[in-house]
Amino acid sequence: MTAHPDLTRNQSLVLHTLNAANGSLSAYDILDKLRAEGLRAPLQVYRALDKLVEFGLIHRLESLNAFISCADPQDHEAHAHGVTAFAICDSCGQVTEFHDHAIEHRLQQWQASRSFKPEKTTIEIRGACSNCS
Amino acid sequence: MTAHPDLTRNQSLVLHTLNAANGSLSAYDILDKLRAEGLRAPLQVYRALDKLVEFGLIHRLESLNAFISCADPQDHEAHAHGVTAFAICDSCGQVTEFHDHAIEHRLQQWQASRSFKPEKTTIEIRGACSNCS
DNA sequence: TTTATTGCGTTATGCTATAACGTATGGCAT
DNA sequence: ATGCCATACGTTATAGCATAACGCAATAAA
Repeated sequence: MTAHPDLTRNQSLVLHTLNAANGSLSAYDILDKLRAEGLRAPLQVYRALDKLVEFGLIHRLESLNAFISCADPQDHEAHAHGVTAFAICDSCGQVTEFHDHAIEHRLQQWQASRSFKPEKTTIEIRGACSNCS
Repeated sequence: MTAHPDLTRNQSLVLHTLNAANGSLSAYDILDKLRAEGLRAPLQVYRALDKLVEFGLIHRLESLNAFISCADPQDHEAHAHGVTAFAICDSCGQVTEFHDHAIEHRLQQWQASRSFKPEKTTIEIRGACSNCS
């Protein structure tokens, strides 16, 4: 919630739009919401999104081609190099972010056994949340 | 779970193209390779891909928007409801499919604790394989 | 002052995926 | 056989996601 001191105007607009959203938003969803603020082109949004992902303030959901604000950006340092998992309800759109050290450890074991150097790990569960089943 | 029916011509063409490929292919990659066989439209490929995924003969890689043939389609029954994980080398494109029961169990625990009903789980590690690092 | 970096805005383009229409075929109950 | 249904097919058009390439502006560093 505390504004990142280094954010540009476009980055702030995009971050606040994602913070205000209930679930995830596509880049074009964001663009549509920000036309009133003067944004006109997809690149203005994509460039901001790239930076916000880099800062650890938002996540990209690969299976949705969409973006969501980080559940706990203050904790960024703590799990900056950790694995973030998501449970995504296909009915209501609710996205729950979680971290599981056991899973992370198991993945590290596999990577070590294959000398695979991980850059980014995606874990996404699509399904129905408790409210929707 | 019953055995999948015989493949149609389009389905066979798409499956054989993926089997012959070294790594993953996008739908449009496949279309380009099959123009010589008479395929002309994306939908012809996408419809075949949908069925092949349904039959468990291929996988969709969410972080690449691409498809790859299943490493062990004979084993379909054994892990039809299991979780498949992928390690994807961003340098050479090699994709390694693996299964880890401990990770699967841990995800099941999380899902049970939240009453979340999973439909499809994506685990993809992007990085550099041993040959490329 | 000069140079390098970063962000911005714009136009154009490319890649990924599906909607909607009509046609054809094969199974099967009547 | 007739009618019905389910599935696959081919085509055109469109929707949705993402980046290339250009030039300009502001700022920081040498």
